[in-house]
Amino acid sequence: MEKTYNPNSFENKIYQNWESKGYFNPDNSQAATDNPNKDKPFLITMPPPNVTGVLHQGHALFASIEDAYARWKRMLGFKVLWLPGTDHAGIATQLMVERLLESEGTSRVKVGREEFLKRTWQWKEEHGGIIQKQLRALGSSCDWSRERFTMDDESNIAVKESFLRFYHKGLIYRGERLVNWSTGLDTAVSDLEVVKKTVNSNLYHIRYDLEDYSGSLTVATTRPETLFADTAVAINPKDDRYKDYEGKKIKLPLTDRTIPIIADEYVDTEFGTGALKVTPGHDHNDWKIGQRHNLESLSTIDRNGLMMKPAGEFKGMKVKDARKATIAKLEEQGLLLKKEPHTHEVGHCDRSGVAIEPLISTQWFMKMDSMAKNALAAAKTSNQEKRALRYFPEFWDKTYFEWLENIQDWCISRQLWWGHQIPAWHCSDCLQITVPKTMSDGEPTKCIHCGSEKITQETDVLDTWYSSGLWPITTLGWPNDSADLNFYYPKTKYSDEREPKELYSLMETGSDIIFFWVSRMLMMCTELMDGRIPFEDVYLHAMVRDEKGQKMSKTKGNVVDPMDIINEHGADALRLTLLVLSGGGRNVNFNIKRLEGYKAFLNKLWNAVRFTMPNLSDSEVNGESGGGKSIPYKLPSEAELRESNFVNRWILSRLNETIQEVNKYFQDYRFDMAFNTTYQFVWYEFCDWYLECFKSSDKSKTDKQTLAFCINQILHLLHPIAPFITEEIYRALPGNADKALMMQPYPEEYDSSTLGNVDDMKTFSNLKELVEGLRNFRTENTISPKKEIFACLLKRDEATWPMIAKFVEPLARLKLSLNESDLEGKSTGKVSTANFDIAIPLDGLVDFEAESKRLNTQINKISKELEGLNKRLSNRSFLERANPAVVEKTEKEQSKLSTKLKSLEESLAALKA
RNA sequence: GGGCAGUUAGCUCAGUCGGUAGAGCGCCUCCCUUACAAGGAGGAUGCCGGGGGUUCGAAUCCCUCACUGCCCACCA
Repeated sequence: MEKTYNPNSFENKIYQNWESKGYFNPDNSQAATDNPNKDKPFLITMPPPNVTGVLHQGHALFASIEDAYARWKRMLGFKVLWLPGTDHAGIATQLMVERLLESEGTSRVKVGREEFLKRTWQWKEEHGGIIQKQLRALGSSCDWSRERFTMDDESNIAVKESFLRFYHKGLIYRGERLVNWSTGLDTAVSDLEVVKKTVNSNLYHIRYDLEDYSGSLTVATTRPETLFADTAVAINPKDDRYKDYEGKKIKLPLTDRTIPIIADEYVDTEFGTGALKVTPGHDHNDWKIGQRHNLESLSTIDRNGLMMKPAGEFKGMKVKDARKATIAKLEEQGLLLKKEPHTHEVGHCDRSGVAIEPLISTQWFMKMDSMAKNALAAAKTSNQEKRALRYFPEFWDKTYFEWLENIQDWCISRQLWWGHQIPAWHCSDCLQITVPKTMSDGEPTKCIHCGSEKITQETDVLDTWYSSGLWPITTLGWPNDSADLNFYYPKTKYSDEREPKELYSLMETGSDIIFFWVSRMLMMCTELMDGRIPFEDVYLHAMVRDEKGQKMSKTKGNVVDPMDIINEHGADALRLTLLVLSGGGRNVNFNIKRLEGYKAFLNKLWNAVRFTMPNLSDSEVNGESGGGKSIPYKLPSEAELRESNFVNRWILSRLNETIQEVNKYFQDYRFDMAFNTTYQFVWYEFCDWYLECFKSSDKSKTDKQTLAFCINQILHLLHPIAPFITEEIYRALPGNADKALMMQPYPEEYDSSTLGNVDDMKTFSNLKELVEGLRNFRTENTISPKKEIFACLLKRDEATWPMIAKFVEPLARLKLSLNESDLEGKSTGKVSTANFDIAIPLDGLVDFEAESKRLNTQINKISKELEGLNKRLSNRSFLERANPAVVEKTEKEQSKLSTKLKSLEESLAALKA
């Protein structure tokens, strides 16, 4: 082994080996026949990154989490299918190719649909594949042999088939509705793709005169230019001011139309003037009012954002200009009564940034209510403990419920070219639509209504999220009755009860796409799979931000490229950091300092093994002499352990506790805790104490076997979160050259009946306390660490001393070579614990002042603690009401501290004398 | 307007049956002791956001306020 940990020298090599051996493919599972989990499925469908994307910290985070979990489950014996793939990312990809064409001096429209698609595929071939390489660099153990793309042939089949089924079930329909139109993208978008932005605008008060000029109403609006499509003015029925207006006709300014005055509860009497112009053709609320009152819907803005015929002389103007012109005209006619600054939220296109123009358009929609009901039921059962679908962190289910309970139909058609073209055919003879019952015989050639052959396929494509919504089933081969679908797709129905631990599938993704993706998968897949939900646990991680909690963005210049980190520090350090910081689903404020700390830990581990190595080559440990089969790295027998020293029993029982905790934390998706627990154990117990003790041990067979067992178990424990270094070290261990750690069973709690009994634990803490006291004495008196101290043991616990004696001297660098008589007439310092007193002659070692200061500091500290304990123990209520175990613990602590205090005070007195 | 998170050491964050607060980095002192200076030994640092309540005891449970971040939303 090299002297220092150098991840670059082996990470690639290790990954290539794993992949070439086929370890990622669950068909090659190596679980032992007696493993209780053998042949049980476990499915993680990877959230598909954009096919032409490059790895960012968000990807690195999901890959770290999913890989850690997949590796843990795999080592537990499950057949783990972690299925990778990429997404065609409709709008995003189309925009990139459009930009490319623009740079060539042409455009999408100029080259035409066919050529455009050709160029897009070409773009995909050229720019795809990068992210797969990067996911490999992170150590992702996903099954590349099953990799998929949302627009590959199988996905095409699945998307079409699902569309036909949804359509014929009445879950997909076509209709004229008010939709969110993005003039920036020239397509309709769904509600989720509209983001609200705060806009400083004006509220215009406009006078509308009654038809008979017997009075007028003043409406307040931010969009005067839409008045050309007004079809009513609404007032609140409870508004006394306008009681007499309801049912009357009112003149629409700048036009020759008259429109009715209606009463609707929606109108807020407090806002504006309490009179609302109703434009069902260009406003979502007005659309709803229109539905309630059977109002006509007019359009005055077209798909290019230009004014239409109803706008009269403003026809052809851009909306923005038309607004100015309308205001000017109103002002001219004396109808503009007031203009006041107004700040409000306006919907903008998430992708292109332009203001969304609500307008009436014929689109395809998916009916959501019935599917939402089932998706809701999956997470909301009468017995919440056994709900089929669980969110982690749990608070996400509230968000999920909230959305599903208020769900609107989903506009799934897009006027784009890059995507899945909708499998519906328009007949130019009878104008009806043909959606075939099946497409197994190919595309339809005749209209099913009139038989005409003049049919053409719908040009709209489906929202990218439509194919994403089917991803868990398309990747398994649906609609075919494939082996993977049968084996890996969860059996749990939305209406089932499930034991939380009976888990065979996980969805892990960013919390920002809980609606876009998670909810839709649940609805669509559950519908198509006879009520079986696509995954049972959903773990949602937060966004990766910089160390100040700011979003990473190029303009801020705070972007951290995970590939840079991997190149400089290795994938394991990055994984550890992301896993720890994302613990419990919290925000991930990436901090390079944390990463450096965790990398230091990996170096520590590396060196611990380097030290261990020579002690593992002993044939007594790794093989019986005489050529018998060796059983390395196994737990020493009960008898062997009982005969050996307490340090072995102590470390083994601490290891056992660590194993239990780590498994529990994995189960709860607490990767941070799983790692921290191991970190603390490895560094502060295994390295700092166990290895130091080992150096002074007899290095007996049992001693060495204990060491070997611990090292081996530690590597196993850490493998899911730091796969590269653990695999590299594992293979370097004697006898492991052609083994693979990733395919070994995960550590499980072992029978500890003869291990860490209470006495061993106590003996160890005695040792630790004494050594620490002596080290403290040395430092406080500024005695060089090099200088050996000669001392005398005054008081000792007879039962414990023989066990710890040989460790105390080397660990504290002192010699207990003096007798009590040697101390006579000399000033001595004293190190005391509850069970031991050690006297150290001070001549030539320390100045008395320093020693008296040290003693005083300790006395003060202990007195203070003792004071607190005394106070509690003299409180009758505490004694009466507190848990007896707590009282007992407090009493013990009190007596321990008293003894120590007394001893320190004696020392101080002796020093003064 | 509604909801969800968060507020703990100088910085980034743990703290899952309430028992008197921890880690990493940074800081101070000493040490290149043959696994590790990416290390070792020792040390300093906290009105656990404010206020109120429950309790023998609260960072932890309840109420309330403040601030930060995010999500949803139909006041034109």
